Amino acid sequence: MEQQELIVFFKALADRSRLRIVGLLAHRAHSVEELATVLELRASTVSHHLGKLVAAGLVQATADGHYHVYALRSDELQRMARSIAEPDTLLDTATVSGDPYEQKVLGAFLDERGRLKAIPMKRKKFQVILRHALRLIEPGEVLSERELNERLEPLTSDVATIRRGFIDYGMMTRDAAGRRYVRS
Amino acid sequence: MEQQELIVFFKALADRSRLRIVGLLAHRAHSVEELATVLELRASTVSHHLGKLVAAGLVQATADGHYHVYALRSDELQRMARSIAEPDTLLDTATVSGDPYEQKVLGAFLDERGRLKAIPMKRKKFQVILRHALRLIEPGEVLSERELNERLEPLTSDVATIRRGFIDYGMMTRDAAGRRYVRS
DNA sequence: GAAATGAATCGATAGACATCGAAATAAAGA
DNA sequence: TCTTTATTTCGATGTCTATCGATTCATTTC
Repeated sequence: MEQQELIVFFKALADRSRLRIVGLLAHRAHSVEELATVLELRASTVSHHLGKLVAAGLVQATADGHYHVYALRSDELQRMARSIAEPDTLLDTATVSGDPYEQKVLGAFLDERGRLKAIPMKRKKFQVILRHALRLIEPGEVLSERELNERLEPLTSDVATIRRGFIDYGMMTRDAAGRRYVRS
Repeated sequence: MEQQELIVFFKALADRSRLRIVGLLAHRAHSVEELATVLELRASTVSHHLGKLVAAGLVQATADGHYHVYALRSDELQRMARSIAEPDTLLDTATVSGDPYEQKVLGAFLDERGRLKAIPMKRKKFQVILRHALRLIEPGEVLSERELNERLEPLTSDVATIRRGFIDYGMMTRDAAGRRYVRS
């Protein structure tokens, strides 16, 4: 599930009027005017809300005569609710690597505060740590050595090893003068 | 105030930054500064977001030495997700509000999660709170003092004042032995 | 105690959004 | 076709809120 989809979903339900609409539609399908009467809102306002609920996939409109009948899509609601409970869904919202091996390595070498407990000896595990550290720097970002050190300090006091690793594995490059670091 | 709790929950997650925070916390607990670095936001902004997530009950803060470590409360998230899928939950969101004065008082003395912020000094307002609290007990229900305390705990830690209020205003009575409470 | 550091609070601001009324669209009946 | 009725779209407006910088608060370290 895409992050944007989740935001649209939550935004759709993060409003008192729309929650009440959903509640009414959970009971039975309604027309715009019916809803406007019960909620004591203008039809234009209700239409606006229904548009958001439709965009979120929570509500379905069928043109019946010259009424538009809006109905709740309970299936979509269930699907969303189940998806939220799923741990993986939330992990993705941070665009955190979901690779199980990487998770395992990070869990082994980071303490509760996210600081490095040790530098892995195995190259493969070291690379996992480097990729983790690299997330502290934006793609294309240019930093002096001191700025880079400051950025890495929250992760470990041994910033030199990380810096060297970035260069060795091509994750960062030094500029011509060798004074500044660029994230590849 | 079930509806209000839902709105706070959805609002809390209806924001890109907060979704990303939740995603990061789903991975592991973070400090404010860590989050600020990764998200490229100011610490004050992150603090603001964390406040909303805490208010929604989704995140928990523990002061660990010099740092404040924020962790995701997956249990609460699961509970909410399950509640959303429940058909009754949505039906309730449509219930029309009661007396406007009572709404006003409740809005003033309950926080976002429906807990008492303070005990009103004015008798009339106190009675509004009592009537609200009384909804936690079924008519005719009989409870021991301990059971009654447990029932009121979600509302406030000062259960004694509420208990006394129930008796004073005849909303509940004690049985002959004075050991059990009966809702009138 | 003083200095340093992480976090919360405050005040300001720009952008988002709920709501309204008016105008436009669509569809039904005269 | 003209009117009526249900809905949508549009423009305006007031409120809410995400974000920032500056300040304040709390805790650790010197």
